[in-house]
Amino acid sequence: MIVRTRFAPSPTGYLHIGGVRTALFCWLFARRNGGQFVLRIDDTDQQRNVEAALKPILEGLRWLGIDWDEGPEVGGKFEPYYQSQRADRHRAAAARLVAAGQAYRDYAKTEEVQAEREAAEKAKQQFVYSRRWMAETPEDCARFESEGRQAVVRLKMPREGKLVIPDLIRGDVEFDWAREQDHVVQRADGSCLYHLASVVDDHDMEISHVIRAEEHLSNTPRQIFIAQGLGYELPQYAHLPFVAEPGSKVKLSKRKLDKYLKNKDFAQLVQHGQKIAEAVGLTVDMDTFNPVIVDFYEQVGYLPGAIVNYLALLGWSLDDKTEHFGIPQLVEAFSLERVNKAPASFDPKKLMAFQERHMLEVPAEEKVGLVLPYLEKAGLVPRGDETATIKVRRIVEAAGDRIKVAGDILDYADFFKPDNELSYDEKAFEKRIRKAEDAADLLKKLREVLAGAEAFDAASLDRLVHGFVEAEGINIGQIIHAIRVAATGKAVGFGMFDTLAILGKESCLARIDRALAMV
RNA sequence: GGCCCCGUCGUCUAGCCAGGUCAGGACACAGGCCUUUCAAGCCUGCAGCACGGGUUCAAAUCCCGUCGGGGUCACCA
Repeated sequence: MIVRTRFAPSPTGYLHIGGVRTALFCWLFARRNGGQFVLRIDDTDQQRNVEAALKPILEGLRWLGIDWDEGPEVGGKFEPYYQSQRADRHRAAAARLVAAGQAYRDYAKTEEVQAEREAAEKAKQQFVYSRRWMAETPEDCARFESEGRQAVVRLKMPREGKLVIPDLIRGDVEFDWAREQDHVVQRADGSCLYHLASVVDDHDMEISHVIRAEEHLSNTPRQIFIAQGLGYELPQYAHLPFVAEPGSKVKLSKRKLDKYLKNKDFAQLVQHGQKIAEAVGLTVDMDTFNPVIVDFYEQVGYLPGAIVNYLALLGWSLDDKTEHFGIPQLVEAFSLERVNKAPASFDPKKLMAFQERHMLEVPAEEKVGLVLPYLEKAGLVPRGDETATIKVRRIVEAAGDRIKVAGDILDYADFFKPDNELSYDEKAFEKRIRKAEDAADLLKKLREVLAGAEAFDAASLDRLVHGFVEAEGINIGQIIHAIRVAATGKAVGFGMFDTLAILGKESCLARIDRALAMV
């Protein structure tokens, strides 16, 4: 049997991190087993601008490297891949269900069923639809229609017996048919509901494994009933635990950002992203710029491989030690048997740890490519400027692992600012230059030493400054902090000699002069 | 509330099916080392089998119950 899995998002305009995890597991399973991964769009007739709402979803998946063998933009032998365009097949299936006696035309009004439901609730009894407006013969139909009623199609669900769903992750899950309702599968206007459509499409597209989030487990009995009524062979089911809120077991939701912001780590993740986004002129609309949505990570400069690695480990593990995976290794190692049952909460800190780990493996040259767009968008570097690229390369190398996400390059924005526009951190200036003993005098002397320097590379500067320190009989700490603040305006940064070398003699002197003038 | 799912350090997890080495790893946290700051790195530490009964020589592991958390109960997807 050929393994075929599918991810079926509805075009909401954004890609939810939990959705990605589901897509990833579907994709990994298909890839691992030499099968196919299908992307189907579960849109509805009501939805407008499907194309626009779909775009971020497709882009997000592609960015992460989750490619689909069939679906939007790539086509496939089971076209169309938009549920709304398959309505005819859904209607035909509904009709077959009715013809087979597995479903019936029901002329009840919504309020009438609702009244029955409420009555049962009031009596603290399980609601069972009376089927009072069920029409099983043409005569019934005619009679109800003469009353001006319209029919929906309801499933004629069994009212006794048990159903066992074999779930690849949860084992056998047992349900009582009697707990199920006569669910509506087709509206009076002929349009069909999700559960019917989904079952029909999965069958038509020859989906072998339905891998989806746990919230669908409770819906599975009715889907099985539909599939059996239609004479389909059942797919294998696997219900994934969902991705939960930080520090909780509640399903992660895009809408509860305010709540998550109270979580220290989550807030930090957002702030870090915001700082970068603002510097490059992105609108930080919380509706889209939100760590629950995948776009966030792309915009801030995370590595797709790091996101995938982290997400894969959220609910799946290979063994007791392996955590670092590239995508090919994940494909190689993935199995549904090792998927956890319990929900896993989203941990911003751990995500960042994976990001750092993956960033370590990016060669400097490649990193320059990742980082450059941020400097360009922030207006610090002109597009396609060769000289600037060389400088960026030197900064990237000197900064090393300090650049955790591509946008972190903006921490070094001061390297690109004109010397007279450099702003000084007031606290650092106070502590390291104004208050530090002899700092200003030493700085003045060192300035002259630097001015006379013949070579301005890091190694030469290292020798030069150490020579100066020795001659003055001081500790290097007594001068180096002062130079740092004078040259960069900040108290922290990467290696001092690298910093001076990258800045160049002219800038260094200009900045020191400026600092001295401010004492 | 009914039904279903789940329950190992703060978090992600290994171990459970085939009971038996101080319950292992990672992130985070704390302390230390290194060091011109920061970051990284290295070392050390802190911290968990939800609870209660069984079964057994022996239970995180098997059985029963309790509690807790979550999901789902639409003419939404």
